[in-house]
Amino acid sequence: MESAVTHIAKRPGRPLSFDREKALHAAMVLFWRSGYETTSVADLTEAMGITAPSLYTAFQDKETLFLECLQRYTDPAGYTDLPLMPEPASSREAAQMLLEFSARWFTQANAPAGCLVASAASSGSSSSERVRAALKKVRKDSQRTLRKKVEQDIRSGSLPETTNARALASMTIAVVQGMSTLARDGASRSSLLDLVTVVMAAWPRSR
Amino acid sequence: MESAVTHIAKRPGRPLSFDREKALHAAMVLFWRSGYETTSVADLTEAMGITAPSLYTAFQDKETLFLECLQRYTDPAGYTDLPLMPEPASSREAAQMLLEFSARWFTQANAPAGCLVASAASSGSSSSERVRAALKKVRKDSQRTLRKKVEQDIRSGSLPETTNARALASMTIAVVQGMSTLARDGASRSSLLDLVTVVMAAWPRSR
DNA sequence: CTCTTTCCATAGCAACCGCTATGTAATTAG
DNA sequence: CTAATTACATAGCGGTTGCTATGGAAAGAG
Repeated sequence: MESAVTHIAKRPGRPLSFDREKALHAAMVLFWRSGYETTSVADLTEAMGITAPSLYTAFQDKETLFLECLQRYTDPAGYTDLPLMPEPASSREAAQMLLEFSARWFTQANAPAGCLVASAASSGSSSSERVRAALKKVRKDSQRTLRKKVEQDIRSGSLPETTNARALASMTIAVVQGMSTLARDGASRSSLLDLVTVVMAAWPRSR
Repeated sequence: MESAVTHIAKRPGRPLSFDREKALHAAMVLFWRSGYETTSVADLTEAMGITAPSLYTAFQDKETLFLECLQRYTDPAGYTDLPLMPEPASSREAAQMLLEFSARWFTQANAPAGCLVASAASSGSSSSERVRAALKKVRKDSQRTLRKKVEQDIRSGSLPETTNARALASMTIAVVQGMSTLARDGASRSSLLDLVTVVMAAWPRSR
């Protein structure tokens, strides 16, 4: 029996005539720059280099396409040159890493300024409710993750009992969201990194 | 000669059959909640209780209407119950006042959650470029005002020479913008005020 | 009153919205 | 090969977009 190493179960029928990953990436970049409702399917098909029926065949519809773009956005390991965040030793370190990574992420050379999660649907009509809920979930999850890390440090005694974990986490996420706006307004990477230095003074040091 | 105290120079022709201020306020609230591009003229006319030709007669077009709504939004003295910000003694106090006012402003009972300036056009198509520029200007102006206050405190010696005025101001504005997102995501007034308490630790105390 | 000015109501413009029906091309299964 | 399956290209669907032409109504000026 011959082993087919790279065998991808071929379905019957005509295969896609374009690179699905590349098209998805192009769509993500467009949503990132111009938002969800404010990007039309015509804009998408042009950027992706395909026609409307191809888009609907490969990605179902505009909403589903966006949700897949969001998934790609939140897992950049496959397409970014930026060094990703290593495992942090403390919640304070986690916050600093998140803030510094965000400062760099929002000011990349070959990507729109700012954050897709922050800017793609900060408001909108009822037709984008599902999309806004998905973005909200991403924000809430990152906030909860950070809060849990703080609570862990409190339990282990490296942060004082009086620490307000919830406020510390939400403050940090607020800064991340706010940095996206600053980046969109043209802030440089170094100015955002300076901002991070300043805000880290609000984080208590481990004991 | 009899004095006409409340005489508003009446132009010839049929007067407006609706309250222009009330209609403007309704439009502002709608833009506040649903964004600029993502609110249609049909949505506006319904909320304002007028027809499309009346809207265009009284407010020129959608873009001009939004810009007038923005003007109203940034000068809430005429329509809010919230206590406005008094003259601050120091830049630190100014930042704290701005942050606490924002926390309350973004969580009002009879208004959409969050900030119109932050959320109405965080991204969009080329058709909203002017609007986005106007919103950006509001953000930049508030940032510059705060930075100048910090620089004044540095010159007067109440803040150390090493203070990074630019980073301190941009950090504070970032928190304001970020709090808007948190409020839109359902954050309570008290949680935002806790956040403010935490972030003020990043502000150096006056000497 | 008449004349002029302005607003309102109806109706509808061209352009674009997200999406799809139809017919044909390209591929696999047998 | 034929049959089955899927994608592509063209064309266009019904609905909505921002906006306005048209004609009549309501006001001030004389």
